[in-house]
Amino acid sequence: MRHARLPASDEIALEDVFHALSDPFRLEVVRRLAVEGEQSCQALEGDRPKSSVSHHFRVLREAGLIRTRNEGVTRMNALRRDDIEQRFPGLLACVMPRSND
Amino acid sequence: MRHARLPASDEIALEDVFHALSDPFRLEVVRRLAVEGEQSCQALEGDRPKSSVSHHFRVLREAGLIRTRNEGVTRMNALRRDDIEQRFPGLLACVMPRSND
DNA sequence: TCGATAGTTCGATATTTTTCGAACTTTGGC
DNA sequence: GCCAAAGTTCGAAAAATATCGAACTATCGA
Repeated sequence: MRHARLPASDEIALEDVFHALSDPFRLEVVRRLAVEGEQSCQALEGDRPKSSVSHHFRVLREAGLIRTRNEGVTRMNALRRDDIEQRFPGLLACVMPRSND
Repeated sequence: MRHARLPASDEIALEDVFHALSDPFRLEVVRRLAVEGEQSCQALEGDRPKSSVSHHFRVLREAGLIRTRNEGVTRMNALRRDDIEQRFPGLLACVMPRSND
């Protein structure tokens, strides 16, 4: 299985990150990965079809926000916390929900 | 002239902000307003037609990122720095360009 | 009042994203 | 080897955005 390209930390583009996070489903995925840690796609899919979920994970992956590894038959997605923090310090903190949201 | 609605500080939505900033032209406008302060639309238009520039300023305005006031025949656009900082602390700092961009 | 300047709005087209089903791939278990 | 589970890829259709010219609006100055 060919893997989607994953930008290196210093190749992560701010425009791509912003675009990835401008979708409510993807923003929520990032928040949950931040809070709950690594998750399978399935664990985060709402009621949407797998092809749609897969699409959104791909956008996050290509933007450089998440990394995916195989774990048996499932794929575990993790936030690239350190890479993002290094490239854009403070960005992840902005993404986390606060009281009045 | 009817004015586009401008969200109150606590109505600014993160998704909208991210969408607004996911476009290279708009991101650059925000950066320049941050560095150079209030500017007319004209001062920031590249070589694009006015209708396109106006569209992008509107997206920024409706996302809550800028405020526009009339100054004679021109319209001056200012970053809503304090409002954004209050709503999403640290976000503007992420937007500012750094060495390896 | 007449221009000229600086934007805005409208409408049509083009481009980009999103959505979703169907077919396909990979891995693990029997 | 075969089947099921978990995703991915493909393709087509729908929805959202962007682009640009033309017409319109508001304000200033002569």
